[in-house]
Amino acid sequence: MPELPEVETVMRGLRARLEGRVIARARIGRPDLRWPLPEGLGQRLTGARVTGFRRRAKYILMRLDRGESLLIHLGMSGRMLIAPVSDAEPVAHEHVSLHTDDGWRVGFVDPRRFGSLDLVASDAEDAHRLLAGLGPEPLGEAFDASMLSAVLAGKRTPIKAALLDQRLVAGLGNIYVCEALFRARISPLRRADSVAGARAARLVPAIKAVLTEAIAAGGSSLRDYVQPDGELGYFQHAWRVYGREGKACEACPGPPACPGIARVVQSGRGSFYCPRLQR
DNA sequence: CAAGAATCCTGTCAGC
DNA sequence: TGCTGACAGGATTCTT
Repeated sequence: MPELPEVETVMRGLRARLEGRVIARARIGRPDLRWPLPEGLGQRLTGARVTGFRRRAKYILMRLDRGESLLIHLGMSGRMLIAPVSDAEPVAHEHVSLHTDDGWRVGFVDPRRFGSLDLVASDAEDAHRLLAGLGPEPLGEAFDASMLSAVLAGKRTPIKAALLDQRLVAGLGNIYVCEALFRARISPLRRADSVAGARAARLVPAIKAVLTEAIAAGGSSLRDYVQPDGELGYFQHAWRVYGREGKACEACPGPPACPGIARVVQSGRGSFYCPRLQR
């Protein structure tokens, strides 16, 4: 599922294909995804020129020349499909399709329909209800050890749950939290407010590194992930802990010193970690 | 208020 | 091969 790096990659792909283009036609396949689609979505998109893109956490904002921006969230199973208009037969679960004035079709495909689309005034994007409560961007300059310590202060919940809380840090999902905690040698079970000082100083660069590397790899994860250019993506990406329950920890000497990667369930999600290295 | 559980929906995969 | 059940990257809403 798309986390921040995948969303960043999709946004870049959309920008390459759509920026400067006019939406010649919009097909709306169903009236709702996670929430009802905005009133008159098709009409409000048709004829508009795409002027720019930006990402906020796991959201994509596509700015139009009419003062509105299309807010895109891919949810768990969402992807963007790009194909020539000439093979315009919608694929399964392609709920919204845009045709550009230069002959391309951009489809929003989302089997589970946890994704969402909305329109928001371009001069007040961050006031949208889905964006208003988001925490800092983990790749932003302002996100450093002191900021992290500050948002974790007083949090008795496990650090794993805290990092998944979009109000504290915006854009991390299950995979990258697991990977970042491994790099920082911090147990996902550790109380959030005990991650301060040297631990916070390790965790911040670990978070930035896993995200930056994944973006550099062109997005990753997700078996059925499809890049905006239509190509299948990086499902072969080598996670160090995620999905590796029972396998050897790459940084340990092996048994009996290290039993290998463990899995526990926290807040209903799997946490993968090395019990020897992560404390 | 904080924390955890339930929830939306479909596809995939492991196991029998 | 075919069926069944568990599980999946998110984020809101409901309970405790």
